[in-house]
Amino acid sequence: MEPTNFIEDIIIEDLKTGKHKSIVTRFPPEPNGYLHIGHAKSICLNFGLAEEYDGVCHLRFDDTDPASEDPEFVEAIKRDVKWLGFDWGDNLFHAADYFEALYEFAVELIENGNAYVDDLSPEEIRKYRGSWTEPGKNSPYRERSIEENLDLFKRMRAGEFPDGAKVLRAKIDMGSPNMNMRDPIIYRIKRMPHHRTGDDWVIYPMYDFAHPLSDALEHITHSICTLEFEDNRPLYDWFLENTSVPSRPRQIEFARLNLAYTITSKRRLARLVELGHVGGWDDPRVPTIAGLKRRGYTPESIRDLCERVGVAKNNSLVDMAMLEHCVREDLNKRAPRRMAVLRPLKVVIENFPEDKVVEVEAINNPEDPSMGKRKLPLTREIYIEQEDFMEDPPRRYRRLAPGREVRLRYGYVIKCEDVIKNDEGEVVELRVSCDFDTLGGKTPDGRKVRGIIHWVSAEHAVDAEVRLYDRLFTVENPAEREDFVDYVNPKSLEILTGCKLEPSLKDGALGSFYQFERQGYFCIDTEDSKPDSLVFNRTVALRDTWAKIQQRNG
RNA sequence: UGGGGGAUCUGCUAAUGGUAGGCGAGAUGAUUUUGGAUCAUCGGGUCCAGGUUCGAAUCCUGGUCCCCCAGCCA
Repeated sequence: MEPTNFIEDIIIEDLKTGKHKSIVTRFPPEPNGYLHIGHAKSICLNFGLAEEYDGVCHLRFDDTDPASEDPEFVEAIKRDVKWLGFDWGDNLFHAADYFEALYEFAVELIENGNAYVDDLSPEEIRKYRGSWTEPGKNSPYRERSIEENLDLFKRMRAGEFPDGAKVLRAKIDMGSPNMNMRDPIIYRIKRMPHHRTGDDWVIYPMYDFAHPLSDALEHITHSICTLEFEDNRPLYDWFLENTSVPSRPRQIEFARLNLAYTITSKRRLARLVELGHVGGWDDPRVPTIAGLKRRGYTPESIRDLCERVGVAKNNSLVDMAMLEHCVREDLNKRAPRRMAVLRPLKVVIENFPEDKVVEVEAINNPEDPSMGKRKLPLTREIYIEQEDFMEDPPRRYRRLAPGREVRLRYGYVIKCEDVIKNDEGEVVELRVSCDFDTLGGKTPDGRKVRGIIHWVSAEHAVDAEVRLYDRLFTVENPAEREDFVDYVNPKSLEILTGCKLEPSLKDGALGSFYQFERQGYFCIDTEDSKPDSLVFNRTVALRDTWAKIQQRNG
């Protein structure tokens, strides 16, 4: 049996003792930005738990602050959750849909003497709050009568006071060692149209108040959030205890996902986008779900990652290698293999007749015979990868060098006879000879040819732009730096033009993924690729043990 | 400084008083028409100090280190 995490243990126990007959979880994003890989963990957790334990998971937009929210984001979020493979069915909600009910709960709090209208300014409120070492002071308005509070709150709603003039606060304990309990603000006046309720409201509830009550209204059983809300839990419970809610959800906190060399914070991501360090929320370098999707990551690989990293309460920084392993494993099974030369070097096979075209047979995916085979045209002039030739090769180099042999993948063995250079001394062309007895992997005389390189027929090649990506930041944990934007990797994007692809790649659909043999996994860019100007993104390079050996030696 | 959390291989995570295990990364070898994939093998850990116990990663005591909280953000 799969090991369970501590949240599952709680659920199993609650189901066993009959505390709950079935579970209801929720994923509650604020529509103020795009979802990222950290949210993916939460989505997988909440929806995954619902699937596993035969419950349901709601998608609820936590839209209590019109200042930062935008309907563009709600659509993007819905798209991303769906893309990840989850379905909320009819359970799509907005905290804004509960504004009237929430208002009533606030009135109830006032009626029970548990909330009051405060006239203190924001600065005064901050001062009165005290500090970690000093208790706060009661507001002079704390002891207003219930009637006065009711009247004032009603007039706050009616728009009689300017923004910021008054707030509604819970009356708890200004001396509490937990800052959250020092009479937290539960309503503020903000004249700002809301993306769902328009101009209906000039007062908006705060998260701490709206969240537990929304959970209760939806009969959420397990309200799962991240660690930084641990201190808010007593307040979460306080609101449930002091209002007549229809159910009693339980808040459980887990550690958010952090990935090395990137950021998983909506606010910071938003800044990168605003500052123009990346092309947008779906820039393939950015760990948003939209970015990962555009980069070529599959939903399966992201879900796999979330499963592998597990759920616990330790702050952790997950190695990018884990994510990369997940995509490679998925794409290895599913991606059709193709030939693509990224940095072309022209090669003329001197004993190959001018007009001859040999159609060689190539396997589409050695991991999956059902994907079939295809024909590749081989002609006198071909392109190979520049790095597959070295004039003065190091030890153990298995590719082409003057006088050396190499096999063309699925083709013949060729031998480098001559090297042609330009005036700068750069190698611009190779003249080679071909051994026509070596098709099909054979060498009739039994000689060993270790190197195998990929190639594309010059005459048949399709040109393309290929975008290579590197880590977005130069430091492992940019979020902990004073200003993370100082560490954006200037080399995070490398654009290659004039890449030579095998002809079958011309008709690929947007978003389709391939393995370029010996290179990595690539997908057709959904935004910029056009039939006559193809653009590919490199999702992830293949593991490269040769590069590793070289790095070790040099 | 008050409060709330957390510490297990190099990274992530199991073991719920009874053999410290898995995955990733790394190394080595086999195999291979991708220096890919696959397979096999190896190395490597309980924050520290005491205590309870036949037995402690787990329970107790005392330390150390790390994270979070003083928005009319969520």
